[in-house]
Amino acid sequence: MRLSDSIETFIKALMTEEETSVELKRNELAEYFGCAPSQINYVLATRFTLDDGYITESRRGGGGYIRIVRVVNSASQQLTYLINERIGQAITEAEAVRLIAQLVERKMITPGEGGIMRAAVSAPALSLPMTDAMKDAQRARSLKAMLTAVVRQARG
Amino acid sequence: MRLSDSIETFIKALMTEEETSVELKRNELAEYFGCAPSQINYVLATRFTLDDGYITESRRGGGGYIRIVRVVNSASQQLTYLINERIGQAITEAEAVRLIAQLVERKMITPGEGGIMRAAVSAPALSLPMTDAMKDAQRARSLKAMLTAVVRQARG
DNA sequence: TGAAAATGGTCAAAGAAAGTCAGAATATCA
DNA sequence: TGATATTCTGACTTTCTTTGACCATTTTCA
Repeated sequence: MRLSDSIETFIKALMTEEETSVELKRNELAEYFGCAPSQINYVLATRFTLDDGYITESRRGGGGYIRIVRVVNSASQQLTYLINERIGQAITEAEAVRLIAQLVERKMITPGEGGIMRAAVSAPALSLPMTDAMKDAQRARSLKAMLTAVVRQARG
Repeated sequence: MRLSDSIETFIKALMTEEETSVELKRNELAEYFGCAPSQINYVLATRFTLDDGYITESRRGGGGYIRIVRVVNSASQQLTYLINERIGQAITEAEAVRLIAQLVERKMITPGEGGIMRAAVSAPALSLPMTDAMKDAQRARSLKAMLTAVVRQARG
């Protein structure tokens, strides 16, 4: 069995029905498996992505850590679809506004959250000297980042 | 838990609803936590800044002290200050995160809204090929637009 | 009044994690 | 078997924390 698979299994074993998140020390885990610390990052990057239903957070420095949170529910799966398929590399303001309105209507986000998201992708928020294409690209990144935050909230 | 976090928690525990300020002796506190006195300054500098909603004053010499005062502004005053004065033309991610955290703490926005705002000013949301200065400028516009939305919602 | 004592402040350097990325090693597959 | 994809490693980077030596200010008291 591959090292990566062992590490993946090990981490998943730490998460039960109840326990939807684990916190670990990168160096300790690497030590335990006798591998390079960066191997842990590889495992996270290939097996604990949002697509896989996980979100990771971390902190450097003294007392640093890596936290892995499992997020599996229908709402987060729909959002993951939007993030990966629907939005793509660029999106116009009109499209974004429509998408946000739908999310509010389906109660996946509150009206307040919708208002903030609309503001973030609005023209005033993107008034730097950029081409329209760049603005659409920036809007897509912003929107995807915000939706990821919603997934995080949905069970974080 | 990190020493800095313990000290932060300790100080915050001394401030209640009505008690908006604490006065302490740097050396005593350092003694209590068994650390270097300058560690206290580090905690103040990283967790009790104006962006965090605190003002600190101190005096040296015999009978010296450090006083930490929690700033109390009305919600609308705070938002106006942030939009018109604090944020300006550019802001770093770390600074933005603090301002947002404070809004959540003061219940001016929900944790969900805070998470979305944080995402909108985060590095992944601004990963287009821009210089750091441009990112800080973009972040400022985005944040101000979102805060303006919050102001609008408070009224409407 | 002026030196000593009592505080707090600053800053640079060391320490403690985690992140990145290119390239080597290994596995898979046509 | 050779090409391609995946896995692993190590050197280097970035971020956050902690300490200690030296500095500045205020009070005390001979």
